[in-house]
Amino acid sequence: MRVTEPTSLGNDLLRSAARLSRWASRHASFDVPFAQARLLALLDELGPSRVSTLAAADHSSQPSITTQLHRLEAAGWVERAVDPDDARASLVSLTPAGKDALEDVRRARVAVLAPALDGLDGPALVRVRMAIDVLDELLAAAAEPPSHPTRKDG
Amino acid sequence: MRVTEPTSLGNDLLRSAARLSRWASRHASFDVPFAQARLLALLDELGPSRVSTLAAADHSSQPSITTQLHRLEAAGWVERAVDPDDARASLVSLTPAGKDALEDVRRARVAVLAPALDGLDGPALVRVRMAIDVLDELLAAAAEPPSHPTRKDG
DNA sequence: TGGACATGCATAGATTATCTATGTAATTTG
DNA sequence: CAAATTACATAGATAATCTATGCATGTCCA
Repeated sequence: MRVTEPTSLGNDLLRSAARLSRWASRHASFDVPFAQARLLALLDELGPSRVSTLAAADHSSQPSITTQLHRLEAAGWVERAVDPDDARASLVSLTPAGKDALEDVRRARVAVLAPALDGLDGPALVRVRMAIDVLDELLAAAAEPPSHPTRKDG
Repeated sequence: MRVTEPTSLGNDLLRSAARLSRWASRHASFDVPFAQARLLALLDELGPSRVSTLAAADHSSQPSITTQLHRLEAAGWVERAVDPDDARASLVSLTPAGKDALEDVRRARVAVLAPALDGLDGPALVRVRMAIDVLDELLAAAAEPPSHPTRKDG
């Protein structure tokens, strides 16, 4: 039994993660578009941040963040302040309305998975938590600049 | 310790799955656009299928599938045959070129996670496989019409 | 057997999400 | 201080998706 054969493993993991994400984004009902919700969550995690910091944390381009921020700003969900240390940069932070919007999104996302999670017993919930940890660890490992590179290219 | 508290669990799971997916789609280098790759994989799994079957399996709308199929067809990766049982319907299937393209995508996706997976030992790989199973089970449970409803609304 | 309704797919039109390339203003450096 | 760098914005393109709707084929029944 080579169920853990690395070759299929990466493929299977990405496929399953993508499917779950796709299903949730289709069935969770909240008004906030997906990318904006993602950015709200990121801002909540990081606190007031620069545009470029958000882009790096989101693994997206700086112009993508700029565009989304304009929408969030128009909705009154974020506000900008000039970075006191650098007049080129701005510090973006959530407004109270932004936090409310984020809470709405979270409730909707919890609700969409609740039917599946509610039937689970303790051990099953532990398995879910472990799965989350695996995803996070893999992403951290993958996104991290390789610490002990094989230097197959200089 | 309520690390398995269901409320945060759904949220955390969706967030982690979405982040991993996003990261992979940004870093995996293959020419095939994401949605087309997804459809190729689905066709490979299901074999010759109707448009509406693909839409249901992909949890997407029928017009979305139609659009993607047009592109796949233009690329020579799928072909259509009229369903002998129903002249309205078509049966879509992968061409050999389509299977080749799918293999390329798979290789690229494996490669993007390989640096993170290669460093893992046996038990860690088992954990990854378990995480995949959790994702699949949750999606199946969530997408399934509830089999034993609590009938809190009638 | 023929009309009414249902079904399978295509098209139209709009929105969101994203990228690369480039421009502008502020900062740092030699 | 001029040149290079950095932080962000803008331009322009493409992909992915949805809802609404149109057209052809199938089914059902009086």
